[in-house]
Amino acid sequence: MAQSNGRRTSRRDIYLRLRQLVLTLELAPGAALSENELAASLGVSRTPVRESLILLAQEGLVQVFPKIGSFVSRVDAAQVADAQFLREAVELASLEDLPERLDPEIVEELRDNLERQRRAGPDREEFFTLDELFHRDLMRLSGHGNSWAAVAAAKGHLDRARRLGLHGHESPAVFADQHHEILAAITDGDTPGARARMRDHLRAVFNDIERIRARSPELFASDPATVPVRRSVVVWE
Amino acid sequence: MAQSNGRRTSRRDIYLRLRQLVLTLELAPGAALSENELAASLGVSRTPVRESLILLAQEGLVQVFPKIGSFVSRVDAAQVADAQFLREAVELASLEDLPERLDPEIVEELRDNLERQRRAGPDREEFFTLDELFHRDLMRLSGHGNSWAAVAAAKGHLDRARRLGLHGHESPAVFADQHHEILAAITDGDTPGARARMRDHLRAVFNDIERIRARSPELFASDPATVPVRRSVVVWE
DNA sequence: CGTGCAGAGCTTGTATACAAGCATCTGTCG
DNA sequence: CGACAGATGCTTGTATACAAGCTCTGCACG
Repeated sequence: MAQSNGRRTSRRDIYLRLRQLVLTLELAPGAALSENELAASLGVSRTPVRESLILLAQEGLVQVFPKIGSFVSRVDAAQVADAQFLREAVELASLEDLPERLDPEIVEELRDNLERQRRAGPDREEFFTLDELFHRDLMRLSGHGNSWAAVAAAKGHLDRARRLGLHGHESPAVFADQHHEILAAITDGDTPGARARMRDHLRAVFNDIERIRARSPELFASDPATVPVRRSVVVWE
Repeated sequence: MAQSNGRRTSRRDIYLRLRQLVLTLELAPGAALSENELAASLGVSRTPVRESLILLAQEGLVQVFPKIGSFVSRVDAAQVADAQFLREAVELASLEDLPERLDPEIVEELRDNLERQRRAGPDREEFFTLDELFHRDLMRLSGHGNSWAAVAAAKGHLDRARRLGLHGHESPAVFADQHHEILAAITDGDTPGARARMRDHLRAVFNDIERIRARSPELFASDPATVPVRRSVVVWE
């Protein structure tokens, strides 16, 4: 998932930082990004900023229009649905490959994680981090931890849509309960039950999105080739 | 899947060209890539070459070691297995979403494709192109054509391993027959049958790889942090 | 003959300069 | 007052210069 090996480079820092800002919606969908502004703001030259934007563009999180400008891509309903399909397919298939004997270390991690999810309280961002780790660790149980990276790379649009959902009234506690039930079914060796609960959970997350879209249409891309507006300035720090 | 919009840029050309060379094994796994050499060879400056390599690195097809060098990544058995799992999960799940009434246009395309697979003869590269299109069109049948891009992005290592396999004695005709059976089951409305044949097909492809690995271990990464050797020069044109 | 050290020649990372093109603003004309 | 045209300032794409660091060669020395 990482693009570089070991060494700390400013490009890597900036890439991760910008990515985080986009995924957490601190950089709003549709916001204009200027390589020059970002470079000045971050105290580096255009080069590492530009290379970071290129990577984000490949992930679909940013759109770069040559000679026009770069923009945080609007949440694309089609891409959200694609990511949902991909995620569901992979996570459900992963459950089929659970070993007879679960790695007790990972199970312990999952239980700790669940406990922290319960205590997370109103901090949505913390819950999201835990949620991400939970699903990744579930895949590690069946030896497919690395495949999570491919899912994670493709689900940027889905994550942003989910954050829009959680900014609303839906409580993380509901999801934490669903997580608990999934893990319980797994440790009981009830694979079909785990599948069913996992599917219900993922679809519950997904079903919120249409509701959000009705409420905040400006954050979604209506047209694939939506017109970018340069002048909307970014104030992100 | 593409990283840029519309406009033709030399980066896009170079990226696609290098990617093709890596996937077709014309650039051998482990080969050293020099930004300067490539730039001179392609008649451009380092910038577009470098940016292309960064993208390929993010896909896992190239490894960039700062201040040391860039190398075509060796085929990683673990990544091949990951891609296989991902692909199987997604393609099988896609079959579950087949509509009652199949799009006749896509079915026609698939039949044409099969016919051309039969006629492909000894040209492995042509067969690979057709194979790729066949699987993508199958996913289009259930409306998940776009998700194919995510799979395609993750299966670079798998594709290279498959090419190593087809360079051996395995005949494309066997795979063409399997493709035919899959499509037949789909058009018969026999989803379970299609699933079974699809799984057998994908695993048949996968099972060749271990055999190849025994025969050509130097193309595979033994250690995750394999030592790169700079001096192995590339002669690719 | 083996070993160690130093320098040269690569490598990629970053900064900067220039090129080409789109969007917007301003001034002018109808 | 409205519409059109040109200049201006912004954008990204590409080329080039410099910086920092690793590898390897060649030579001196034990």
